[in-house]
Amino acid sequence: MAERLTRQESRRRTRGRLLAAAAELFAERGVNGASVEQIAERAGYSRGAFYGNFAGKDALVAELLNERTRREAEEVREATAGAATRDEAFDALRAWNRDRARNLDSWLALRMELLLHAIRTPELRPLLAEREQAARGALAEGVRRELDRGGAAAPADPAFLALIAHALEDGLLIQRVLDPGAVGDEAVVDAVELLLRSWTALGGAPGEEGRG
Amino acid sequence: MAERLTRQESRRRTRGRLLAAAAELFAERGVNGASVEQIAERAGYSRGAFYGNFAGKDALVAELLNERTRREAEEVREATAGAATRDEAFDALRAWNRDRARNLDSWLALRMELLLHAIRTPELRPLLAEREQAARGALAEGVRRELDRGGAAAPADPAFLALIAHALEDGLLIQRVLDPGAVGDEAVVDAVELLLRSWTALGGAPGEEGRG
DNA sequence: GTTTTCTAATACAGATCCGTATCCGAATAC
DNA sequence: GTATTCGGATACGGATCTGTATTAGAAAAC
Repeated sequence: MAERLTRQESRRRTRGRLLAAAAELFAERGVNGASVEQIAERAGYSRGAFYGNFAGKDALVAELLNERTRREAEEVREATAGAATRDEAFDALRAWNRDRARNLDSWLALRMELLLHAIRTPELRPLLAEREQAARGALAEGVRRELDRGGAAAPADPAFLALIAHALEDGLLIQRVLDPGAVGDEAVVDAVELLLRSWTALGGAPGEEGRG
Repeated sequence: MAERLTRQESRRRTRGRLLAAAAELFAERGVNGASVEQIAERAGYSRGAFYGNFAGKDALVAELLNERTRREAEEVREATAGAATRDEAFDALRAWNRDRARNLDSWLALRMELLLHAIRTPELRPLLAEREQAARGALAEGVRRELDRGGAAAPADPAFLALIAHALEDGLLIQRVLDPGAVGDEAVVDAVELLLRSWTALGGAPGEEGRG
């Protein structure tokens, strides 16, 4: 052991550890509730190391936000890339969600913390907004494709349908953490699947409903 | 002016002002980011007054959580109580949402703050869980009734459909704050209305969709 | 009008946190 | 090998927060 590390590697590792420790502590006590000292200590370093690697807590939060959103987008892309059929894609998403459900509390807490931080930090908002927009865009395309495949007209602007599906992700996560018994592991995927089916029905079966 | 206040009234008023000031500050800087001193100062009192009225910040948060959830439930009940038809009910909800949209950022920030606090404070969780459960229950009944009226079978457990509608509330709120341009004022009500229509279609028009 | 009770202000001690400035040791350059 | 550079630890001043203990002034009791 005691492998020799080049300076770059060492610095990289330190930054990574600080980021990971910060993520944990943010989930546990919130961004404001976690001090620089606690972060450094959990990562196994001193406050000096922290300030050597980040301009301050805000800078670290920004980088964490970047890293997480990027990674999440990648994971979803990878998960669905290999799927040939719609069912396969859903299965892949299901698996991904099940995986994430393992430590859901901290996941949600961290996401909400970063979100709140972004809401309050104007210069961070575009970053999040952009990522959310991209997610909605991808979803919209998927919805459009699925409706097409079912031979149904879109019952509303696909962008709006995608927004609904996307919003469900956060909303169901929240409900699940508040009341784990009422929301199953796969609620998100199940819900989106149901929505797709019902939109297909609505778009493909005009005249059945009075339409009010 | 300078109306004479009885002691009870005075104390009541003080508590109310402290609660209101705390709500504002929590939305702005988070529960952890708002100090007792700041709360007292914004309310126009000193820290002594605060500790005279609350055991500490946690106690205030608990009471705020209680007050808010109770009030919100009441508002929705009142708004929909006078509605005779489904359209009227939706209109009432739309109006309520539009009203709330005026200062959406602080509303969402406060809700998320309280939510996060509840997630991290085990003794507060049942309180929130109970209220959310009640909301879902009421929604489930509404969904069931609407599907019945449309002569459609429920395409899934009404509790699950209600969960979806309920989750959308938070999820869309989040998206709206992140990207105000992409989510209209009445997105929540519009979305729920669309879902009801499509579920009715799905439940009432079997055979139209292959069901995969 | 006097006494008692209670609300809210002020004062104080302890703890924590932040950011910087300085110093040590290991990795690089020579 | 020696000199230099850089990552990280330690030390410090200043600010802020918390909770309690004490105190002034208004409402209630008599």
